[in-house]
Amino acid sequence: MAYWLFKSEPGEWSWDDQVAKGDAGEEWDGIRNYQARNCMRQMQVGDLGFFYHSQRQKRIMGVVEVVCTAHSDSTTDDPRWECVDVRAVGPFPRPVTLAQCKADARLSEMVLVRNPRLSVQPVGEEEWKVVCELGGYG
DNA sequence: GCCAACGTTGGC
DNA sequence: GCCAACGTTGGC
Repeated sequence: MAYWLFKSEPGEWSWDDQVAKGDAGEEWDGIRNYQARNCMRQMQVGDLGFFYHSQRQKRIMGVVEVVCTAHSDSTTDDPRWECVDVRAVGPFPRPVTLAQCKADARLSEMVLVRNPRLSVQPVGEEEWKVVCELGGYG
């Protein structure tokens, strides 16, 4: 199983919006970046991801699970773009801020720290554990 | 609101 | 295929 991080502008699609979709989940659509798309193509059902709020909040809100592998993005006719479906699994008791990630030496190689612009990105297993610990999750 | 970083586009 | 120009993103 692999770990990922999904970034969203809370004004467009927030953690609360994701939770409201329940176990059925929702398409992670609108991605127009090859690196991000390639990540989604690698995802398997059951993979877990962090849900990150960009812009003002800049914090990891909780955990989502991949419930459907990559398929065509319903928001475009362009066949290049694909997306997975994800459902909310649970919130972090204490959301983890970008500043916390940057301050933690164990997360210095995290993609979120090194390339915060990539909208869907891989997370290492150790990084996953560290962030869950910081968030009081699990 | 600014600016740096990055990705994409298009001319050559 | 290279590279300059441009647009977008996102942290600050």
